[in-house]
Amino acid sequence: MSTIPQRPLRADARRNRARVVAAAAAAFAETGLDAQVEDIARRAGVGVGTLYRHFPTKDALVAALAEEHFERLADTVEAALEDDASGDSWEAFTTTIWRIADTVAADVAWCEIVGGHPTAVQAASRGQHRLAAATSALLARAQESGQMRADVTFGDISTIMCGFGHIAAAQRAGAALDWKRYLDIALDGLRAR
Amino acid sequence: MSTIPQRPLRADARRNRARVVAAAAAAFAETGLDAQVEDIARRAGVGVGTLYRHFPTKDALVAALAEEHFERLADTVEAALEDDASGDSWEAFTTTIWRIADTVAADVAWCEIVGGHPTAVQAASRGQHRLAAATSALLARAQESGQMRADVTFGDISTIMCGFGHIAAAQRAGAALDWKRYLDIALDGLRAR
DNA sequence: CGTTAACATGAGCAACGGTTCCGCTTAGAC
DNA sequence: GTCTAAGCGGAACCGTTGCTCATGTTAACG
Repeated sequence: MSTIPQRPLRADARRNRARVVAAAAAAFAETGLDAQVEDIARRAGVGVGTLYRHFPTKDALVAALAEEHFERLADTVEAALEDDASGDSWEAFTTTIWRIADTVAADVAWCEIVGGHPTAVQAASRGQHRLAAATSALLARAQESGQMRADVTFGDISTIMCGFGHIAAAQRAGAALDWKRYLDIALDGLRAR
Repeated sequence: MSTIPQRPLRADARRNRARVVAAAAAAFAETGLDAQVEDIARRAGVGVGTLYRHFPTKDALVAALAEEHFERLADTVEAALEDDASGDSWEAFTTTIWRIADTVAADVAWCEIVGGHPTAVQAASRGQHRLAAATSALLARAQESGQMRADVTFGDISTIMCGFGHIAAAQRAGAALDWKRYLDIALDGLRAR
C-alpha cells in the first residue's frame, strides 16, 4: 500500500527531499541512528517541518535510507557475480566482502539497522532478498571450487558482517579495535581445511 | 582517589546497595545500557533517591558493574590457566572462550561497555589488565603448541568478543543470527594452517 | 502578471529520563 | 527509652528530542 503521488513533486520540493536524504545519510553514518532530526534538517538547510513533510516520522526516514543501502549492496554483489564468469571464485568472494566492508565501515547506522530496527528491515526486504540471492550464488561457487567450508550459509555471512559493523563503529568511536584484522580472521575461518 | 568511608555503612544501607547492584546487573543484562534508572530502582525495591545516594550518577553505577564483570572474567581465565598445567593447550583456549561466551551472551550491556563507555572502561582497568595478561598467557601456550596462528594477539580476541557481544544481543532481540555459529567460525580463523 | 495550491518555516508542545531536594523514617549508640 | 545522624522515598525539576501547526513564501499554470 505504497503512496503513489498523483502529481510529480514541485521542483523545490524534489530538491529539498534529496537534500534531506543526503543529510540524513551523512548524519546517521557519523553519529548512528540517534542523530537528531533537527541536526539532519540543519545539514540539509531546511526546517524540521520540511523534513516531516517528506517523511512522516524519523523511522520512515531511516527505513528509506536502509532500503537504498541494501539495494546498493545488492548491486555490488550482483556485479561481482557477473564479472567472475571465470576466475578464482574464492578470491571473487573475498574481494567482494572487502569491498562491502569498506562501505559498511563508513556507516555507523548500518549495524544498528541490521541488528534490530524492525521498520527499516521490513522496508528493505526487497534489497535483502536480492543481496541474499546474489551472495548465496557467489558462496556456492567458492564452495564448488573446494576453497570454502561446505557448511557456510548466507546467514553466516550476515552474522559476520553484523559483528563487523559494530566493531567498525566502536573503532571509529575510539575503541582499540581493528576491523581489518577482524575480517582477516573471520574470512580465514570460512576457508576449507 | 577512591572514597574510603570513615564509618561502615549502616546495615540497611548495605543491604539496599547490594539490591541496587543486583537489580542494575539484571536490568542492563536484559535491556542494555539504556535501561532506565527508575526501572532499576523499582526492581531493587527502593526509591531513585536511594540509588543516587549510593551512586552519584548512572554512569558510576555502570562503571561499578563493569569493574566487577571484568574481575570475574579475569578469574575465569586465570583459573583455566592453572588447570591447564598439562594438556591440549588449544582446547584449553577454546573451552575458556566458550565459557566466557556463555557469560557474555547473557549480558546485553557487555559490548556497549567495551565498545565505547569511557567511564566504565577506565574503572575496569585493573580487571582488564588481569584479563589481558591471563588471556595472553593462554594464547601463548596454544601458539607454542603450533595449533594457533602465530600472529594472534589479545587485541584480536577482544575484537572478536566485542563482535560476539553485539551478535548475541541482536539475536536476543530477535535478529536471525547465531552466536554459536559465529564463534565456531571465528575460532577456526584463529587456528594455524 | 495574478492566482492559488503546494510548500517551507521554526517556535512551541509533550513525553521522556536523569538528577535533585526535602520531609519523613529508622538503625544504632548511649 | 531517647536522641540523632544516616538513610530513604518519590514528587518535582529540567534538559533533551521527536513531532505539530499557524503563518509566511513561492513554483507553476493561465
